[in-house]
Amino acid sequence: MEIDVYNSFDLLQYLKSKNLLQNIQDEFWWDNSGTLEVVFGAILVQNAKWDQVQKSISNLKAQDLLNLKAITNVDLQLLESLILNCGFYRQKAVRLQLLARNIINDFGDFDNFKDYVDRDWLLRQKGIGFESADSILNYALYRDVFVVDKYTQKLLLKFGFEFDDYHDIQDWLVSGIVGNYDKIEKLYYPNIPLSKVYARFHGKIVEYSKNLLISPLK
DNA sequence: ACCCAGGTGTTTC
DNA sequence: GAAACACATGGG
Repeated sequence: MEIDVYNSFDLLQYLKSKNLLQNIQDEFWWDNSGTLEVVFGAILVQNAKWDQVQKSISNLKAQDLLNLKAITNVDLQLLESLILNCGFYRQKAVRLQLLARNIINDFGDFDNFKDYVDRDWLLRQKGIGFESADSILNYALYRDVFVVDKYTQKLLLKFGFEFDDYHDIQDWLVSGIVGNYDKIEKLYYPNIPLSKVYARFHGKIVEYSKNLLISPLK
């Protein structure tokens, strides 16, 4: 590695120097951030590639299924066929429908869901673990939550760090950001919301790791 | 033909 | 508890 990394702020500066995210459309990095698409995408992308998710999302859009009620009512076989290319399509189809139904039952609509859902509610849903829950919280709801994924674990291993679990990594990432928030405001621009720093930082980690071709975790 | 991808849930020691 | 396994398609 070209630099020493002692905390997550060092890592952010290093990734910043790489000029990543130049051709990314969404300012928060995840396509159509702040919308229901992120919620569905968080399930579809599990162990799949993003270009496949984009195809499935566009399939759903073409059938006018990018809303909670439509997903709940659609024929399961049809839903499966529209997301087939993402893999694990049977369980993902069931989980999408279940999630949509639970959002309607517990929150009424997506706007209310955005305002009132919490992490524990998300983690109770079938098919939503730590990363999907945090992705939804950050990229769909703009909450101050740092997403941790396998790329992050791999990258930190490369820098010689070892962590016990997901939340250890998350705490490390967050503490380096919060402790240097004033510098980060200068690095990016004034008054950048914390949620966006987290979002872009996570995006940089993914985009950088994709290009590195780091060998997978066993 | 093999390996991996913006994980999660269940089973088994 | 952690390790191992199942889920599955598509692109390199």
